[in-house]
Amino acid sequence: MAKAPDELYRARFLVEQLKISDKYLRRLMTDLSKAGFIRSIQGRDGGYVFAKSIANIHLSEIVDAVEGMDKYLGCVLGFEECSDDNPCVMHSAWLPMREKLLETFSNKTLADLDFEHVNKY
Amino acid sequence: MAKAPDELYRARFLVEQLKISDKYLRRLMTDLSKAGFIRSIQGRDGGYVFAKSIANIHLSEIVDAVEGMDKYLGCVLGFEECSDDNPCVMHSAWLPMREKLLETFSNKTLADLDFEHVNKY
DNA sequence: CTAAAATAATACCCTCAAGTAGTATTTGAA
DNA sequence: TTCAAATACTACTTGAGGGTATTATTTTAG
Repeated sequence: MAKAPDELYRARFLVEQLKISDKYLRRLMTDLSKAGFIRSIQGRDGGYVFAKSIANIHLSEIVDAVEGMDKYLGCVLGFEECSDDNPCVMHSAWLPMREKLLETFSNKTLADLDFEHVNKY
Repeated sequence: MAKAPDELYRARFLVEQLKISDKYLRRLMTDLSKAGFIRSIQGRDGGYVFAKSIANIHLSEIVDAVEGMDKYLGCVLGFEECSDDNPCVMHSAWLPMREKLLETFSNKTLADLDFEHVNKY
């Protein structure tokens, strides 16, 4: 969609392109529309359109909408209890990585992605 | 073990400390000894000792020995086919992250970890 | 010789996340 | 008023990773 961000896209079409199930796609799209990135138009001749400029959609927001950024920001070793107060052995060594990651996801927007050299998403 | 790296440790003891299964521990330890980080001493009064200074054991080597670094260096979007030649949309945006990650794992050694402020591993 | 240790190989189990499926409902242009 | 679209909710399947279990073998101090 980001390749031609002004078009309206039907679920039907996206399902065919992405080769995922109808229900799954709709669930994701509903998440995204609730988050305000796309607008869903119901009824006949409905579909999905971007609700804002793709240059204003940050990757971190997308991740938050569909799976949650926490997943990527948690303890490297997987300890639930790990925190600044109760660190794991890797905690301090991993800090810069976590920051870099957060920065990447927060600064990049959909418009920064490379849709030209690509056929799979 | 890295807390007192000159001792000899029996599987029995490590299993109790780490609360993981005997077999699982031994599998990991065997991996590590094959990789040359620890030496395993068989027979009665056997156990595991470090085979080299923990300052010379890089995190990347450990990961390689037990699960493979590839896991961490693969495509962010999970595409098997993703590569420099056949990039996914995130490929270029993700490059710096991958490099930072590789750098972190390659530069840090066991000795760099923070064993003092910690009780869980 | 024997007991206590590590090794080896293979099969199994458990959980969780990713994805699928079913079914009923609501929306809105023609 | 009809039809094609999106929504909502719930249940199911599936695959992989992390971990366990079994059983048999090898090693070496005492």
